[in-house]
Amino acid sequence: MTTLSQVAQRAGVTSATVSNVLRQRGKVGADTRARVLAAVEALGYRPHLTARALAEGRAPTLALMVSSIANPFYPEFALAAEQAARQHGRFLIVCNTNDDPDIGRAYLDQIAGTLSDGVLVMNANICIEDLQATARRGATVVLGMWEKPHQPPALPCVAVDFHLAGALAARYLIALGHRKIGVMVGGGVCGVHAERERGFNDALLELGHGDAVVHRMMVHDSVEGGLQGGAAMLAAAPSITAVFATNDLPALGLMHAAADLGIKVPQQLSVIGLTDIQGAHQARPALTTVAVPTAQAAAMSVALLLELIAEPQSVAPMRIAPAPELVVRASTARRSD
Amino acid sequence: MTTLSQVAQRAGVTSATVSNVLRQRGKVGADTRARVLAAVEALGYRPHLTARALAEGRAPTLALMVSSIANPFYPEFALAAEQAARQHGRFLIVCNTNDDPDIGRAYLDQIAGTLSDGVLVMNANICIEDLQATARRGATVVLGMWEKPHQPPALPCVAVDFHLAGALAARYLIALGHRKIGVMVGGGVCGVHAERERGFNDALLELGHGDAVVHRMMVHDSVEGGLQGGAAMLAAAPSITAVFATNDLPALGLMHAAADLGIKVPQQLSVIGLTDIQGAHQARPALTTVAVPTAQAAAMSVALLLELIAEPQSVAPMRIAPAPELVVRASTARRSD
DNA sequence: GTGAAAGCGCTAACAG
DNA sequence: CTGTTAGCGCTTTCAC
Repeated sequence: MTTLSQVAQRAGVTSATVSNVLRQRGKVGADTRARVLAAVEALGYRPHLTARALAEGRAPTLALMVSSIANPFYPEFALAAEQAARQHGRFLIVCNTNDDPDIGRAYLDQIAGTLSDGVLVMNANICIEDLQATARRGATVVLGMWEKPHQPPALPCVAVDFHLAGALAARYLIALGHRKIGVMVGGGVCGVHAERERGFNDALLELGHGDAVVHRMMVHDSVEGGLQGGAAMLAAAPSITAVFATNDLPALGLMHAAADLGIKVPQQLSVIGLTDIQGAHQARPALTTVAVPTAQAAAMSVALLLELIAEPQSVAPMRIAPAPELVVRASTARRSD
Repeated sequence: MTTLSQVAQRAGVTSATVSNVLRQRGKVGADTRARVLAAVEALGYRPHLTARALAEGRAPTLALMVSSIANPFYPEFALAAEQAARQHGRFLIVCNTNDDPDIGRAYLDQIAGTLSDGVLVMNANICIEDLQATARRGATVVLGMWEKPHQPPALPCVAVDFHLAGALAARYLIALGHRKIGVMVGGGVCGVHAERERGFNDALLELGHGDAVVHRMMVHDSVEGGLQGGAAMLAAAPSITAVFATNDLPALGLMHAAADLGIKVPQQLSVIGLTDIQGAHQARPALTTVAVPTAQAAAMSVALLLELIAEPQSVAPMRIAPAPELVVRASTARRSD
């Protein structure tokens, strides 16, 4: 490892000067600068980020807390977050809480404010109290994807209008003529998708079809959950012609359940999901869904986090991500029965 | 932020003593310890990881370099790696290179040896020279999943026998009676899967069916690649009864291509992949594949990395992960034509 | 322009 | 058992 002072020594200057040329700060003579740069080059010097962070009184990383990076929704968010962070000279630490509040708390205790000065929180089943305690200790916390723009949370956040997302799904299904609809609410350890369902139901009411939902069930928020729940739903309510799943994963599972039962999607059954994960357009039939602006929300969250770190006061604590959008693919069709 | 010396002051001792009680080091009197702990509690003290790392002369994180965390293969690896790292008190930084050697180099230059003392490298299209330069600068580098156990690389690694993986696929297809086989080699920016194909071909030769491959093509290593390539292959070589894809993603794409053409899998066409990503068993039909020990390799890589950091010399530079295993699901069947 | 010095928060000898 | 003393590598005033 080469240190600043080694470079300084070789260049015949002091480490302060080397620091100055490296960070284009202060005035340095042209020849001195040249000598310094030559020494840097010759020694292969690289600044020690840990030391720099300590001296600057800031942490070099941002932390991303998710329940599990293996959940297909998060990698897209993480990718965008990491790229945004890197553009600002920060690195991204991923923290998998496994939906265990203790792990979440342990993470916050350890890295918030010391290794990471900013924490980006996704659904990770972390107690809001823990987050607030973390914020009180001086770390900056941002909720990466808050589901209720009309109901600001206690912490800074980037909000996505999931109520609208649900409504878009409802309007589309109604427009296609569906009047007997099943709803699969992804829940499980991640908590329920209440706002999405509310948006769906509200839109139905507005359209005068408040009675269109003939079957509703909670399922685990996964392909498996949708598969099992879907099989049960299709058996229990054979009259339904369309299903809205509050998440793509269960929607995909439902399509499998339909396939297993010989029910043709979309001819006999329309399926619409919500989120638009990668797997959605790769499925067969490709899943119609309401796309949520994952990457944008990630980038906005990082930006918000960094602004809050820089100027804790003068920043509005909530930003609204672009509106969700209906993405029509092949899993939905006009009611034909 | 509370610092050690604040705690010390409140407890009426010196910071060294506080440090000692916190890290169970040295001998501390019971009453002193109690007072210190009380102060820690009262002040809500949390050790500053950055400062600690600097003082200890080590970096607090491990870096995971991947081409893109959004590629479905990596999150599983990343999850296991992060958990292993955390058990050893380290945090995991994810570095997406986007297969750009410049980004890879920039990452290595910045964090290796300063923020991360260990670097875990997956296929990320990083020049081996850059990695070696990094190692020479003092950082520890481990290749997370080396494909050729019989050909140790220039850097420490965890090897997975992909030659065997390919062979398992070949044996199974032959056992099912297939004699006209297509091979889809995932390539694209990630580089080709040469070893997998070699294993497949070698096994075919061994079994006396060296001529079974009637069509071979390179495709982009993605669902899209498999979809496009698959359509082309099925059009060009309608006689094939089975396809081996060197990765699950193209295999999944191929199944879609077959579905689009009305070709029934597995009745008319058997498809076998390699890796066993999450999506494989969620597909319809569920994909038969050769499972690679992703999570184990991740855990082993982290262990190797940490041992190398602790004792650079005395550690064997290559470890072999558990052997790949055939996972029979629903996309393959006995040849029936 | 450049250097000297203090300090970020913590650890690690070594003294006492 | 506990305190003193040096740093870790870097940044940042403030003199010169």
